[in-house]
Amino acid sequence: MPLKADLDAIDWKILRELQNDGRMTNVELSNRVGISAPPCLRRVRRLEEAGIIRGYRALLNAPALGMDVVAFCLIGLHHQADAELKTFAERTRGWPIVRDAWMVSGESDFLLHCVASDLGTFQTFVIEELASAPNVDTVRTALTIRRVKDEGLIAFPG
Amino acid sequence: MPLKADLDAIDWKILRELQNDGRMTNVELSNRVGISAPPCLRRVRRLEEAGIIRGYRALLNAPALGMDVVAFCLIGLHHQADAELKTFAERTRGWPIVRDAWMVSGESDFLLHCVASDLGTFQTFVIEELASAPNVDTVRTALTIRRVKDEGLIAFPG
DNA sequence: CAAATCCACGAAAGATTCTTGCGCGAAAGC
DNA sequence: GCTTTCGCGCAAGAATCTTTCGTGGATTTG
Repeated sequence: MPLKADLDAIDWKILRELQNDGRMTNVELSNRVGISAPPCLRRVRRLEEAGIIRGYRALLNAPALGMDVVAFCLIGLHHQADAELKTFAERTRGWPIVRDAWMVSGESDFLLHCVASDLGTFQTFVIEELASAPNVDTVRTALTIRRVKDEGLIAFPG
Repeated sequence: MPLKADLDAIDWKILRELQNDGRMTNVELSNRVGISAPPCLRRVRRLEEAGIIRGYRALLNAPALGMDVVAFCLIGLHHQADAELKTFAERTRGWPIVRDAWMVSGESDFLLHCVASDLGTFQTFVIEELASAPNVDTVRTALTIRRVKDEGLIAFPG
């Protein structure tokens, strides 16, 4: 897999453009990065196959789709042995309300990004599923009021 | 702007498919949702113009790009009046390390999703920028160990 | 130092896809 | 029961994708 050192300035431009608009046509992309379409497409394919581009995603408007509650949950477990961490990680994958999840170090063991249609649904999930799951010690929740910044994962200079 | 009620089963299928692969061609999408290409494209355009599809994004592999540190920061402010919340929100937009940010209710006032090339860079940011910013009271950080789940924002049945 | 090799670019062409215009049929309203 | 409205799907032209191939420059090799 190519590492950072294998990417030149054009590759970085491609990544920046596709992070801003993942559905841009290859012709438009090639114009923006300053090369013609065929080599541009080859570079994109290479970035995809190398796993540097993990995929493409439409960003959806949760409130407009009836998902009014977005929250983060910080989870502390009783026991943090490898097997128990994996067990809880697997459990998060079975909860549709949990959209993405991270194993973290610090005061908590997991951070869950949750989306639900309403507060009642979310609270029921926290009480009946999350807090009562095996090995769960503490659950701290932070309900989001609004999104303040929303860039891609990687920052690009310029 | 169309609300949830204006979407039929085909629209939901479109949203699910594009959330999983935002770069799918329109003909492939139309095959998957069971209609022909022209009406499928019209539906996608309508969803985009209605703001239900907020955009498209390539998902990048942070470690492969030399970004080895992903962390979340929970920020508590001294004063939570509207003007102070807006001031801090604006400040987060100027920090490239902060990739996305939420205003939250609970024990903290903001949650920041941060990405940095190495631990030193991140720690310098936390100490010299974040913790020393005006009105910042508490900073709790959670370094991520690994991503455990990574779906889109919205869960779809089936 | 010269020659060979290796990449990657860019032009060209065929296949695929996008996009628009139009006719049709079903559902809703009068 | 008739009219209106709405969205689907066919068809065609425009744009894009994707492959093939020739060229030029950089690196490596003799």
